[in-house]
Amino acid sequence: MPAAAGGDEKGRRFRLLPTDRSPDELELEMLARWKEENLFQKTLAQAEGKPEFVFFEGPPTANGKPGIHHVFSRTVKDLFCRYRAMSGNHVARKAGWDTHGLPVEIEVEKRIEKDFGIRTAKQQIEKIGVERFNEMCRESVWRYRTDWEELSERIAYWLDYSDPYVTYSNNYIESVWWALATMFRRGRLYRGHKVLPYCARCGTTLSSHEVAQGYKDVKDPSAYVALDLVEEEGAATRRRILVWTTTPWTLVSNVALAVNPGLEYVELRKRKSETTDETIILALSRTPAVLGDDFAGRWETVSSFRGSDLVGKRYTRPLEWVEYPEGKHEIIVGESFVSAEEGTGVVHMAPAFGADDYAAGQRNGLAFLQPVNLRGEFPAEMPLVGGMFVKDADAVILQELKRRGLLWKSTLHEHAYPHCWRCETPLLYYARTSWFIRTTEFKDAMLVRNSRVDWHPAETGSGRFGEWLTNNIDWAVSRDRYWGTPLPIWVCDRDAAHAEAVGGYAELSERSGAALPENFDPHKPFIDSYTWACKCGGTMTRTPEVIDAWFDSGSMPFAQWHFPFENRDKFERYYPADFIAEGIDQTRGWFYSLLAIATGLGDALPNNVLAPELAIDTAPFRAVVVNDLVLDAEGQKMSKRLGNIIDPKSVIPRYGADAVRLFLTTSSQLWTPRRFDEAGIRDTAGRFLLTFKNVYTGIFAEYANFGWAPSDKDPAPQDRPLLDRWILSRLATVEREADQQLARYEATNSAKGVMAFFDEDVSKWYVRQSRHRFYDVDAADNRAAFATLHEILAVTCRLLAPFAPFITDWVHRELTGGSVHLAPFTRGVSGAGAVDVDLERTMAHVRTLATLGRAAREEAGVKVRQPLARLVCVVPIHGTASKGAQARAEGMMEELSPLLAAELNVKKVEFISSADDLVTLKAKPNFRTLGKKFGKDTPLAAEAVQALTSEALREFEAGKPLYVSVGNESRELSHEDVTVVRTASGDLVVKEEGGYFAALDPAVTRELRLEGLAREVVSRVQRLRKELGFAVSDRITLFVAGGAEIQEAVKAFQKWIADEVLALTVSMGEKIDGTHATHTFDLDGQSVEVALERVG
RNA sequence: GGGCCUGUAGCUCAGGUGGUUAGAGCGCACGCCUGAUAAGCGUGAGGUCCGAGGUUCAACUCCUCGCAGGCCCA
Repeated sequence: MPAAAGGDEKGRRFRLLPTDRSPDELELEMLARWKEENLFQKTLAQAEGKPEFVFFEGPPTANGKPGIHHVFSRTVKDLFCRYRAMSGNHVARKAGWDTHGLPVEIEVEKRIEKDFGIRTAKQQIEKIGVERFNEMCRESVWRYRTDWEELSERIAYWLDYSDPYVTYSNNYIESVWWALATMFRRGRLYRGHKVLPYCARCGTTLSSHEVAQGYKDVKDPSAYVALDLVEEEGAATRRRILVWTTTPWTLVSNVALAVNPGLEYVELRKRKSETTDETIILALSRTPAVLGDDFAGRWETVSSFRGSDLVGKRYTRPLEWVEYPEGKHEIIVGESFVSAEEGTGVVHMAPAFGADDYAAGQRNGLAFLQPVNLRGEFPAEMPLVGGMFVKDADAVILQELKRRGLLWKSTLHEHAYPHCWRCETPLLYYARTSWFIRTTEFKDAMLVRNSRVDWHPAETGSGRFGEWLTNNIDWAVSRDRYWGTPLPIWVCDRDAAHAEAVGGYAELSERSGAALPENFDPHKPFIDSYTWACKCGGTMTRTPEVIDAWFDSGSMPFAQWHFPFENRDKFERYYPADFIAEGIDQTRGWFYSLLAIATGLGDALPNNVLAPELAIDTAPFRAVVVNDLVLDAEGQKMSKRLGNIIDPKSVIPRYGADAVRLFLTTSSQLWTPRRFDEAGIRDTAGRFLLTFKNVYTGIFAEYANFGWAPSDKDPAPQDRPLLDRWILSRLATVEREADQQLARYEATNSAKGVMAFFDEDVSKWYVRQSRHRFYDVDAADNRAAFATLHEILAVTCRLLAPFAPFITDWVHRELTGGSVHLAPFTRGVSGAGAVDVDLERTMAHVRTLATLGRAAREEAGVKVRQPLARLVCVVPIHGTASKGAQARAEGMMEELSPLLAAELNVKKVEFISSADDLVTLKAKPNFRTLGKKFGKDTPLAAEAVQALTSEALREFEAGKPLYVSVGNESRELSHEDVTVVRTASGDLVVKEEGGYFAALDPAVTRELRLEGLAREVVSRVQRLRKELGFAVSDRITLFVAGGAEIQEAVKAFQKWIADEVLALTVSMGEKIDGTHATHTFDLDGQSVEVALERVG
């Protein structure tokens, strides 16, 4: 036993990591150290000149607080970047901030509402002015910046915050302008209309999530209108088509009717028709609902036909109060969105007042009528309804239709209709002038580029994202808002066809004819003061809109570098990205805007030519990892309303960022929703980290500090015991797998594999079998154990560093003196020990046998401390193994059998072969191979195999051919068709599983009994030593008193006992004199007394 | 209404190419260890693999149709 490590021991000391040390404290210590060392910068400097691994940071908005789901996505980003950095790449990580857009404005609006009591946006702006409003936005954007930066640092998300890109900065905006101008000049940015939910009272359009807040159940008219078809000259029949609407006011703007071309329609005539010869037309399936279930008694069918037969026919509109501009009108069109679920199967089209209507208008070249002003009123000069709010005009219009004989029937209909969340006014679907990117023109190119992207999971790329691309519609990029990148298009006030784009500040200065001021701000309202003369004599004024903030973030590949105005080299170096990662909600957000902008710009960007024939990467990102949501412990989405939002600031100090990161990345695959359950953190990540610390501190450091440090005196790996060679082989295997999995972006399986290895193989087997080897430091066997465990710990640190960057760095520094984050992820071909597949497989056999052996002991009711004579084992070896391999496997089993003997405390482990008499052979069919041979008869063949006799199988093993007959056909079996299973007979306790079996001889002889008693005594003494607070190295004198059997046992094993308990002397007798502290206990009904005393 | 994902033990999750004893951890029961000790280990009991059809000698696995939950979009 070595002397206890004193104050000035030789060799290094490994600091201990007590289990009660809080993870928070340890992590803060590491953070301080990283900062002091500039470790992140160091990792970058170390990799300078190495291959670039390009990562794009999707910019968050600091307008809201970071939540636990941000911890998740940032962990994902960080771990792959760390992995690549450790794998020898240069991984620059430029931070960015998304600073424009509606969420910012809404925050400010709320503040204004609170301060001024003004609710509507329009009035707010009027009151305080655009300049002040935008100033407030500019400040609000940074509201939670500190929270974001602190959280990112705390969870070890390494990102370079020294020079972030900021979407509202002048440089950034200029790059975005360049992109917009480039698209405009290429005809890919145009002005059109878009139908949006619009609040006429607030004078503003609403975003979808605002609309979602305002649905209310209301009663609206449900009107059926019968319109005349225009017939050829001289037709005798009046044919009318039935149309259904819930918004009669839009009939004023009717330009077409839509039918579903695939639907069946019928033309009906009233049976008792006296006066006119008149028919009506509607969808067949709607007839009972519209005309009544008994309609057949009152109506006869004149003809039936497909909707496509109606397409192209003309009709007369119900109200002719507005002149048609150019374009088709009063025509029937075919549209697949027309449903047979409601109405008449005929839908009235008013392109200015419905999204479907508008799209149909575009497809069919229909006229565009919009006789409603921005206040939602008809023009004053319109008959009957002039100046009325459209919703209030419904009744008047129905009245007029009735007067004209066009109203078939009218009722009230209750449905959910969106209202303004601010003022509760019913919203109108209303076409506004909008600017669009003509994405449909390059949709195919986007699909090709997308097909090159390595999506994780793959389904998101082909499914969710691919489907969305396939159904692409032009991207409406303009917003009628204030805080955003101004659209750099100037339009002539005389002729709107005269429009030009400004692609940079120099151009602006040139056009406007004046230098830009020092403090030039491209935002509203300043930018709107720049005007100039058009060549036609009119004035060029900027179109008032700003752009969608998604266009900002999608421009980051070039705008972050202020490309093309500078940094062309940087852009080329950092485009495209090798890797990005965001939440699934970005599918139609950032993932799309990156792809759409890159595709739209095409060869205007370097490294961006689409060349399908070259099969080169042309998407802005080569690989993308999509993570799903973080739910609460009950599987509910976190929301303010439910109050189940988890604040990372409170959770992380409790468990540590390592545990939280590990939990988030290993609890399930990244792309499935995960429940965030604090108990789950403790049970999984927390438990693993505890084991890791225990092995490091409790096994390694504690004992290594008695004087071991890595040195030349350690035996070379090939000279270490088989157990060491086994665990080193496992280590090399796990290292390779972890590396391959991370390279494929399989984070979950990578970390789980390493953790399972450490828990199962290292802690529960290697350390368990090697414990005694750590109790001394000098012998070769001790040195081998320390060197092996040292290697295991160091490599495990590296493999887990991307996931748990704190504790791994702490331990790695103790072990090697260097930071894990500067270490290579794997040891490389030369560094890693040899993988010995046979050894790994054999050890797996041993471990299976150990499990069976324990079960057998349990069944026999003999505790492990009681030695037993022998264990008889069988390992299933498929007949396919060659003789040589089989011999090697058997040799290895022999070599490993002492482990098994020690584990199960038996004197002898025997492996039996078929030659033995106590073995019965049985055959187990291999369905996979039999299926190929016997097909339909497989079950019968399997039955025949199971019925094979022991004798036949012995001969088969000896090399004789084996036949099985099914029906009247006989076939020869190969060795792979059957697995031969041996079972034991006799007085043994047998446990069998999957062809393995372990048979224990439960007989306790007198000798075994004495040895068992000696072990009991040792066990009690050790417990007593502990209770008395002796150090593990304290020497003692021992006195044992008890009956004859006890005395005999102690005598027989005196030396062994003395060694085990560090006793200088072991005395015994029938009683103990009163001078010592004694302890009495019961051993199988016999009373035993022991006394011990510390020596020296 | 459309698209995608998920559904396996009480709970959280694994389960290439279809192959006959469906696994793990937690929890639970019983036990062990006491030189990792406010730790560690073992053994065991738990399953109509969401449901219904289909393909196949054989389906947790493939196909179809449902049901339930989630996300996104209309």
